[in-house]
Amino acid sequence: MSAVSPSIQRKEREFLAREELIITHARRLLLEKGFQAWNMEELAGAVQYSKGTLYQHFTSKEDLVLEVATDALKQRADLFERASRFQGRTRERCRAIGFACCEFAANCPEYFHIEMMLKSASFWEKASEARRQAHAFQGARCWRAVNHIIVEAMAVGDLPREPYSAEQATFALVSVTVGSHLMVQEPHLRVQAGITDEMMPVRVNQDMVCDGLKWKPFLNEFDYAETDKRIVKELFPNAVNWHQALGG
Amino acid sequence: MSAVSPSIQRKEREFLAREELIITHARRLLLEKGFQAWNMEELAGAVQYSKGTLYQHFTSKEDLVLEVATDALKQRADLFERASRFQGRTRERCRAIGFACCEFAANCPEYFHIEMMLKSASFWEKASEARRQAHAFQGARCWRAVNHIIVEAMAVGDLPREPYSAEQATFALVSVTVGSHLMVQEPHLRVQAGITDEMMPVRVNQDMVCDGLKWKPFLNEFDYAETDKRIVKELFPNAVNWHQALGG
DNA sequence: AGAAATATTTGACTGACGGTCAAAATAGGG
DNA sequence: CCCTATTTTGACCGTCAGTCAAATATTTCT
Repeated sequence: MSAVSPSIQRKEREFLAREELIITHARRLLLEKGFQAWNMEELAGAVQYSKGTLYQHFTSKEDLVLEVATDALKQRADLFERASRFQGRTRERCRAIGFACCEFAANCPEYFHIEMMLKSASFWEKASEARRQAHAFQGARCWRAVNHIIVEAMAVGDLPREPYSAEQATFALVSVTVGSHLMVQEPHLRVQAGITDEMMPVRVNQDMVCDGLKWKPFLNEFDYAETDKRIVKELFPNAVNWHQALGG
Repeated sequence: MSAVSPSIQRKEREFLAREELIITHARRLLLEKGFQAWNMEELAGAVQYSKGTLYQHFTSKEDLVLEVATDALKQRADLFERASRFQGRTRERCRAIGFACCEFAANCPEYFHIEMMLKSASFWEKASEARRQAHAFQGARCWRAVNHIIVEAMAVGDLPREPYSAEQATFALVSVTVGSHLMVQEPHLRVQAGITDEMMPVRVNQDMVCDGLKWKPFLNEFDYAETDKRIVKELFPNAVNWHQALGG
């Protein structure tokens, strides 16, 4: 192994630092303006580099936005994995993931909007292969965190193996979560459903699915309020947005 | 009241016919290519009119696509309302809506993709006020169809009023349905969850939520297979895509 | 029927933007 | 300090949504 010249190392560092800078500003623009209402020239101005330099880091505007999405998804996966190690019965740990999910949504408000764009094929096509794979990888981590708890719940007998398979159960939880996050963003529906807190419905709907799966202990036979307090205290001591959730 | 000149009437007819033609071709292009991979010139060529003429009908490309989405949403609302008149217990009628939802997804495969675009603010902004309202109206019809059944279920005692309000219950059903439709489209997740039939998971997840809501009769205490046969026979006699759903 | 008035259609044009690349600027090595 | 390699730049290109003045068609009037 030959030593790498220090100037090469420095360049590498600078390159990575610049990439971070670009991503940070892109995230801000996405949050403030969505996808259309800014262009690469504007971003170049914000980071004090020229357009051409941006394209040394990202193959397209879409590639850059996918990177922002994947960064957020990684945070989500990190939170999920931390939550899945919560001490308690399997359904309590599932609940911890529910909180993690809401914590994430509060931290990364831009995420769900971007994820919507990713559903369109043309977006995906314009991104680089490396970034596509990175995104799939972080998505798989999230899936696995939920799936592991469900498999364990079945193993210890908290969750019946019939009539739903572990995969069906995981799919249901993921679906209701994503669907709830989406619907809660819809101003129309918020009015119709009388929603004020954005996070409550997500966890409420997860509860319904868990009860529907016959995941023990059921909502009405266990003091989940106590669990919730523990989750917040142990997993999210610094978060400030759980007052309503805990009825406090 | 003065009589309207026949030539005016004819013009009106021709105008509407042309609008239909444009919408039909736009729908085809959306289905074949998504949103980006075609332009207004191409559409103009397809309908044998010039670009300028298209803009007499629609204020923007987005406005046109919103019209396509709303047409589909109207079909959805029609199916929902028809399904909600199914004869049976409240939960059976809810189930009929589940089938209507899948029938719709089969008929309008382009719909969910377009609906994703509608989540981005810039899209809404470019559409005309009239079409925005039309979309909201059809959306409200769908919501109401579900909500009415739930309100009635609570009135007749099939569905407890506690701990979930009628609005919460409606919101949960809508969320799980949309979420499931979305997730089922994700190739990754289809593999991970081992999904072959695209419609089954949607209805399965609705079942979980209904059970979670304690909507009687529960899945395991009633012969819903019989209900399903009746739903298909009475509501969708011409549909061909229910073999798997009925285990036949 | 023919001319004038009115309505409709058209497609060249504009502006905006994503992406490219040859030239300019900078850094590195001797 | 100069020569070479690397990096940065921004003018330029192609594309496309949307506009509008001119061309064309239709209706009305005499």
